Amino acid sequence: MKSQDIRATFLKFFKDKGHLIVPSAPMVTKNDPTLLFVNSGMAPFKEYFLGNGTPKNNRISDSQKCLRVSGKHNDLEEVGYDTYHHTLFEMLGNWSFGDYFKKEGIAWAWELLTEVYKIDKDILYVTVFEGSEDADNLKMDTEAYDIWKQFIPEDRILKGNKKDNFWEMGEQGPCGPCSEIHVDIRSAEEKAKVSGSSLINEDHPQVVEIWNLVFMQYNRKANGTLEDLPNKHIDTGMGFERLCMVLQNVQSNYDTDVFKPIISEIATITGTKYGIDTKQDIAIRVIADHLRAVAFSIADGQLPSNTGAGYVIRRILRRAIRYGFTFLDTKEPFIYRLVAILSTKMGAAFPELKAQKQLIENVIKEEESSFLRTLDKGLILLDGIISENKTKEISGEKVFELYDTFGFPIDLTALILSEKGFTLDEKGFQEELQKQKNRSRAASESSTEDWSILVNDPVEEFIGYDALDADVKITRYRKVTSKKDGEMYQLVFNLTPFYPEGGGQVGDKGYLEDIHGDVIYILDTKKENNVIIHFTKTLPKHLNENFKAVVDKKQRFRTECNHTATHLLHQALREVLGTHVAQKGSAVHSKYLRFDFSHFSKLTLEEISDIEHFVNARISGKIPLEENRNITLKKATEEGAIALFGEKYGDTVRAIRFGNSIELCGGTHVKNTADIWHFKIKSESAVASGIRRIEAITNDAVKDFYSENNKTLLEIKETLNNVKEPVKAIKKIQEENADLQKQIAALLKEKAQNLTGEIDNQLQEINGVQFLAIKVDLDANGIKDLAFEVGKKHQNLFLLFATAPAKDKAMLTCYISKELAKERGYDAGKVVRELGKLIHGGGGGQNFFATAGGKNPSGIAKALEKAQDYLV
RNA sequence: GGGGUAUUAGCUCAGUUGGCUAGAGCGCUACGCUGGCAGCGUAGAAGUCAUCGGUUCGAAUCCGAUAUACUCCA
Repeated sequence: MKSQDIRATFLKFFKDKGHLIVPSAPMVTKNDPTLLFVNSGMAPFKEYFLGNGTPKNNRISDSQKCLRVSGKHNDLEEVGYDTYHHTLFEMLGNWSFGDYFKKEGIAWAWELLTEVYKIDKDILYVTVFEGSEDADNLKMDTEAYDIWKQFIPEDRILKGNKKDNFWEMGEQGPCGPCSEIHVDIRSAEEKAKVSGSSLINEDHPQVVEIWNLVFMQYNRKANGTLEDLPNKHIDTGMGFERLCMVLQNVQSNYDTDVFKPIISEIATITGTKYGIDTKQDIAIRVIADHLRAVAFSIADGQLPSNTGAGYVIRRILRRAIRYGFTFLDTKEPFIYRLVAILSTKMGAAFPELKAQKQLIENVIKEEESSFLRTLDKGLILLDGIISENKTKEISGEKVFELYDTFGFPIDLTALILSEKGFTLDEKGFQEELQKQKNRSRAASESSTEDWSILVNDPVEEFIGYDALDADVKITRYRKVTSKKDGEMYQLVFNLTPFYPEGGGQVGDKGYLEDIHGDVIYILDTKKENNVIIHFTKTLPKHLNENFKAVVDKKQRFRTECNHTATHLLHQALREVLGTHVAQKGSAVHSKYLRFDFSHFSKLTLEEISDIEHFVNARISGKIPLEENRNITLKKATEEGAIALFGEKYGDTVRAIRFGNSIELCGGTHVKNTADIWHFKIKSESAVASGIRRIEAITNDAVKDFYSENNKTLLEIKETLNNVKEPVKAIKKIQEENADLQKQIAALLKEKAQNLTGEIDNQLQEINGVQFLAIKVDLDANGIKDLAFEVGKKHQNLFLLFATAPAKDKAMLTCYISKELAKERGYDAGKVVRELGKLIHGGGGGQNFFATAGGKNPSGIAKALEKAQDYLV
């Protein structure tokens, strides 16, 4: 059975059981601060389990793309070594939200595996939760055990501990016991030698878990205790790649048709063969796996970067490059060339791969080149370290510096060192790494308390599209403590006019006022698992009373100007540059807006000005806002709205229209484009290969910008005695200035030559040395020039110059011919240090040239007098 | 979010306890030599040493802040 059919069969099976089939949610999470990526099939449905929303159907099924880079088995550094763990994988899942529970969950899983997929019953094992004797004191899941008994002999029902058979979403939240289904695909001979049941959960590559059925029945509170959930849920997840391995009768996920085409392409490009050399095989698996993770992520709009989710993607890609570099001898970018085969093979199930093939290739290629440069640089640094090192062991500190500051991977360092007969202090390195981790952890430490419920009102209504203030009640609140912000409170209302950060638009600020006139400021508004949360520094005194919630109108209005301008900018870009332009991110603040988009080259000044004109034409066109809060996604796209990759949309969406600009958008906008007043692009730059960024301002910010510019211009004009053409005048001044500088240089040279002559005449020979100590009227540079000018003519000079540039400033300069200083052991530095005391100062320099400064010009005479003492 | 490193000529970079009159290679300009492929020689132009502030007689160098880039950790 082909992988595509395996996926389709799964979905059809659950569709027939009354499930709604939904497409995979984007892999990058936007609505959950505790998670960077979707790491399991249930993550996109978290808000339903938390009771913050109602699903469209109480039975849902899908195939979800997931990314895991850490966890029980999925340490990034281990992927590729075995044949059944991945960074990116598909999770087939079926869910019951308060509907069916263990009985159907188990029966259907069994039916699908054994009757539809026709997996031999004898190679299946299941596990159930055995209970725990710790603080939770949970009983064994006999309910699940009794159901399984009907399908499978009891000797293949194993009891598992809390680690394996009790599933938790995080430190808090819904959780419950689970039942895993394992498969043993070893040969009959091996089975005869070692029993399958003894290999369950023992990391055997052919005895693996394929499906986990989670029975959510508890809620874990912040204090660690469990309470029963009012509604019980089913959450299951089956590893798609492993299922393919079983159904295609192969021994490794990498031998399925999911990976095979990619692997053979890698072999072709690198001129290697899969299945011959263990190390090369690992490298090939690493690259095949990581390619998928990186390509899917870029398609979902998450580009490699140096923070957050983007950094995870960069790390994954760099790991692939490293393995290619070390084991497949690839010194040029090549991973980008694999995107073509990936998009051909998976483009049908995941159209975003096909649509964005070009961008994915560009971004990967650019990352590859830049990392290869990093490696080159690191190799040079490492050479330097080796040649300077006195022993055969390189310290952990140095290796860590190479890794931490310059990004040179530790495994490459170790390899190169061992090739050259050096070792490295592994322990020291690990210590440095641990220190770094502790620093980061300490800085981001925070604790979150349980919600205190004041009013039971689970649905918080957003009224901010129509109102900027409202009478509200606080329904619940909690305290959050972090190192950075200290103690903060998060408040939830029964309804709110506050717009939460989202769609690039910043959250509203404002205040809460109670009937006694007490005011609490709302510093930010965010959305978390579908709940709008208001951040305050203090807790209101009278929590149970009514409050007036008021949004900061000025900030909101400025933000709306920028948001609407963003839409017009998007339209302008597609109009001026072409329809290949796609939004890759935007930030809408009150003070400015930022818009990232795909485009292959730097914008010309004409293009920028065309874009500005386009937007400003629509502003002066006074186009009214047409808002449709409840239009089907299908109808909206038919009308010309563009859905973004990596965004999660419901069946009905909100469409925002200004003339021909139509966007699916949850943000707030001005009522008429005329409100924006004016649009001005402030900068255009690159953020990655194939991605450009525009920063722009509107309304008040533009007024400030022009008035600031105008002020500067007026000042310039005034300085130039109000000339009519300041540019011309400045150019003229510049020319004159250059001319004058040349003249001054010539004059100074002449002056120095004259002085040189004078000094020549005044030199006295003392003890075989041409000596002079004299006060001159030059600045520090002039004296320097003079000294070296005279120095060119004589071989045995000892000069001391003094000058008093100001009433309370004095300076001494000592010049001694190099050879003389060397032969006789004279030290100009010592001379000025000692004589410097006479002018109440100090100084130093080299043995042949030194300067000193001080505050007492009246000491100069004495210093000049004492100079010849050094010659004796 | 927290660290580290870097920012010097158009480009790539050197500049070792604060004082070598801020340098090299490539590129550029001029002149000369030269029968091609990165030919050679001589001369020259080009720097607010990222920005702002501090310490010091003196800062490219030390300290602080800001900006940008790279990098590691979360």
